Amino acid sequence: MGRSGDLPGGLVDRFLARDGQWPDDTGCSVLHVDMDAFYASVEIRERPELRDRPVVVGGVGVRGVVSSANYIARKYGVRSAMPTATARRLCPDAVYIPPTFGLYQEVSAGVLAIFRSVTPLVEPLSLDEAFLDVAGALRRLAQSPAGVGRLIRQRVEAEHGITCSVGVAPTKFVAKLASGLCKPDGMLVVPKGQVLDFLHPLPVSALWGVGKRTAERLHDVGLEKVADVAAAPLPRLKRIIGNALAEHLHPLAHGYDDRAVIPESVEKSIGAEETFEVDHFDRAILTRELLRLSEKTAATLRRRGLRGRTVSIKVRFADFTTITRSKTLLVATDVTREIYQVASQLLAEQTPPGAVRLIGVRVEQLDRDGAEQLLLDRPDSGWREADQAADRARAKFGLGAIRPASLLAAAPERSGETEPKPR
DNA sequence: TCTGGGGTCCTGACTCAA
DNA sequence: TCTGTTGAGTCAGGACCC
Repeated sequence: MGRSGDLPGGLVDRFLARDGQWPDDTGCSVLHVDMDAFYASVEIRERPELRDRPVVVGGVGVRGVVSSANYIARKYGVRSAMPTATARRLCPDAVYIPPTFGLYQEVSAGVLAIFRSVTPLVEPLSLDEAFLDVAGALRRLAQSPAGVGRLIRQRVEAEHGITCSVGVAPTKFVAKLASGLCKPDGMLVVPKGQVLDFLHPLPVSALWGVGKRTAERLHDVGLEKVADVAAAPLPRLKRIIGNALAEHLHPLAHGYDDRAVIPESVEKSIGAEETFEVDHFDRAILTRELLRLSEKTAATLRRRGLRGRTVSIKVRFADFTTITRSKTLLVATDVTREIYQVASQLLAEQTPPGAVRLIGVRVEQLDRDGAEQLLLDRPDSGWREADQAADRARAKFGLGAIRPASLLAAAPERSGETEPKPR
């Protein structure tokens, strides 16, 4: 949550929960719970001797970036998404740890179980944060919303040894902002009648969907605060930032956000990508990498019972220009060979030569596995069964048990193996 | 700073069919 | 038969989020 840095002073104090006291939380049924420096906190929990040291979790290769830094490291200016090389310059004494996603997934599952013991209406956003709608749980727990928030914070710390911050508000957007502003280890309650007092002094970058570019565009026309966006006529806003974004931001700036907490989410695409340690011109190396990424993507699809119709590749060149090329198939697939064939064809026929630093494969237009289309000449016959057999072997004997022969050659140097982040 | 990886959503250009 | 319109689908790129 990098948005709390540009806060007007005093705003947080007014809404902060302290010593079991908090502002009026009537009607504030949405909680946003966000783990504090999640990956770093989990690593410190495993190695308590690091508790008083700066700890940075992230890619440790030459092109790695910071995924998470504890608050001691942040005092030196280390931030997530910063190149690890920069972090090392700012804080050479920190302990640098490559991420262990399996461990974070385990802790995340435990924390989600706590949330679900409170309410079934839990919407995870990532491994380390979730929305909860607690309206239906208040009577059973004999608590107000902020009381539920306090309960959750106590249980997460007692059962998992890490802290979290909680935003309590009438809407998702305000709850999310609130949790970001009381970090670390805090709780902030925005009363129903004071949402605009809370929102309007904030910078436009606080609005969900306003990143660097959009903030620049708004600043260019003199819109600095959320209050300025609220006061701007919608047609003017549309001219500045486009229809969809204006229609999204204008209500938010007025404190309106009627999105419900939705427990289940439907995935729209699955993919994998890899940044090389050194740039590669050699098409043979790039093609071999596409096979590895196709295999990884297809395995994820099969594991989640999904198939996709559109295969796309992403190529980032040495100068950071990035192109994507895609092709839509007649029939959805989760077969490694089919995905690889399309991906390698897109690379060979539609990608200009040059030094490549990143390559990726993605499958879109996903369907549930059961929605099988009846095509007599379904092209994957045989290969799908082979993939499934390989999946079973990998599950039993490990990831390296079965590999396409062309992957047995030396792999190019990559900036560090990472697992996809489950959502 | 010199820029990872897994995603979502939007926009505009283009094609094709009715 | 030709032309213009419209809407759906595809494709590519960009911005944003965690």
